[in-house]
Amino acid sequence: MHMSEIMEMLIRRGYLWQSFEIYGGMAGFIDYAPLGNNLRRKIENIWRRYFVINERAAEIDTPTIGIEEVFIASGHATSFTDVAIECESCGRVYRADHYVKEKLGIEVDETVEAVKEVMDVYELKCECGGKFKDPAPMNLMFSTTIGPGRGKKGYLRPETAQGMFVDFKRLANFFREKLPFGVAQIGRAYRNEISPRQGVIRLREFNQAELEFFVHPGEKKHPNFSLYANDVVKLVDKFDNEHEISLEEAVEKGIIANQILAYFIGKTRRFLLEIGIKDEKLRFRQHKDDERAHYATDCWDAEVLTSYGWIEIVGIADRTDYDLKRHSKYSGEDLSVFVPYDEPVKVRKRKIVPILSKLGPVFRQKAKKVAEALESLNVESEPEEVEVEVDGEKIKVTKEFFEVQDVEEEVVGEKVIPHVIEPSFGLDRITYSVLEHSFGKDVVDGEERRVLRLKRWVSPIEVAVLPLLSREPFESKAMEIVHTLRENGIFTDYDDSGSIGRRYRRYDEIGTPFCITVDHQTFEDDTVTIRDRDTTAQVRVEVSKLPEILKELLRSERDITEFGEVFRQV
RNA sequence: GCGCGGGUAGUCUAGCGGUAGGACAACGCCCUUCCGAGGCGUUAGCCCGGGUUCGAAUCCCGGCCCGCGCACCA
Repeated sequence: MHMSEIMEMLIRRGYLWQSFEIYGGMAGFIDYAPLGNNLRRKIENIWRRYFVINERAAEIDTPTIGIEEVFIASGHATSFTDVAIECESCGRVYRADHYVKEKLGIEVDETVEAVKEVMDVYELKCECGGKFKDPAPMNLMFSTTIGPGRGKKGYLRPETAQGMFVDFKRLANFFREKLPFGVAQIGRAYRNEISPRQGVIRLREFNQAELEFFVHPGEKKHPNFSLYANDVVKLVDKFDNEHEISLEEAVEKGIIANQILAYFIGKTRRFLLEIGIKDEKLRFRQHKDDERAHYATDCWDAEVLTSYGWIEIVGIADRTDYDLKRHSKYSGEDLSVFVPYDEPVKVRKRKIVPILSKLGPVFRQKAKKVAEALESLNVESEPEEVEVEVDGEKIKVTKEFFEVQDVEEEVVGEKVIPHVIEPSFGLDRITYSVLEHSFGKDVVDGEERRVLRLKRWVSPIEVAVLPLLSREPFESKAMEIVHTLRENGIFTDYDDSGSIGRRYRRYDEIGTPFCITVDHQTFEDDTVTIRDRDTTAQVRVEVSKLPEILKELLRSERDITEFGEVFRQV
């Protein structure tokens, strides 16, 4: 079995494990081991701070199972189902539409029937010369049954986004019908990948953090854009042109379509840097026209360089009003918000005013509907006769039943279906990338050392307390400090096994930024040493000040030598 | 899904038809005033299922997993 050095360490030290391992495992599923789970939680919390707390946004949690209607409306039931054709002799499987286009130059609908027809007419053969079996659908969504017996068809959600679109009416109301607002969700999503591979890079069950930011279609801006306007980012546009450019300039030059996309690119970059992604291994790449999802008009991926090459870890898409329109159409609900104008607009209108006293006797019970139909007509001149449709019946109405009036109406606003900008984060890939970008080696005292240089604030174990000697009174004193630090909310570990040097290396390898050592001097003046993972330098501080100093160190990148007398400098 | 290569303690590895050996790690005890020290001891393994054989980790078939290539990746 081949395994990269980093994966070997992650498994051995308790970051990630293969799921169902004792039963032989199953590709596409991983377990977050204790350290990996803690790391991902910390990354999620930082994400929350960026994309929920610091936006006009709220986080919700909706079911991971969705009913069929949702995915018919979203388009996943069709566009997530590729029609596949399989060769009888060589066994190769192709996406039917791709293969037909490549071989015959024909655009074929992605339905089994359409593909079958084309295959029959052109007697389509496999590259190997073999015959194809009948085309069959290949759905990337896991399906399930809700309720007993035949039940109701459901799917495991392929993205968390739909739960937020489905709740739009309630959400718009929650935000008092005022744009813009954002809705976030962190949770599991599922795709029945054909061949999941490359460790955590392609999973069948994965973790997403998504923000749906609803904006007025005419105002694709963000009030806080100035925060990131001068940030210089690496961009690869859809023509493969590379730019190293400020976001402001990228918007001005039209490389990024609008300000709000640029805003989220900037924010995403800051977030990724904060959790430990390396700037020089980060770029934003625009989707090519034939690459975008069925719902997006523009999309920029954050990509990071790892041992698997450049991999996508975030997608920032302009989904426009696609989803809300579709759900509106399929559910029959009005999913617009009312946007008042800054000032009411006076509109002169020529309209038909029905004369109910005349309509009533003639049209009887239909009179009311006829009147409503008349009112909704647009007229320019003064017609002798108009035609309206009531319950599918066409009715001619002559001018004795209505008047044409010129009226001036005050319009205070309009109904708008918001557009949505969606930054969507793949947490598993992000967590893995952070680990890979933090993994390093150096030489300490002439020996190679493996060290995980995680940012202090994402490290799963923040502090390790170590008795210099594994005997009393060192052990009791160390345990006492452990309890104090834990009470202060610091993730603290205790270790008295082996020699002190071995323990330092252990904590270096899993990325613990600080080790506290209880030594002989501790019993003379109640001081201990703090050792820094990256420099291996140590400073001596009073035990009573430990919680305060460690909390400051863990939320900043300050040097430990600011906090005490240097005890041992390597 | 197809093809090629692989799967032996936690990790790495030897064995390749005759009852599995080592290194490191882990755990316990001893020793140790600061960067994978030493001594003694302990735990722990042939991916799963079938076949061939007197006998299978070893040969054959199927499955699962891992790596690579093709295909797929809303």
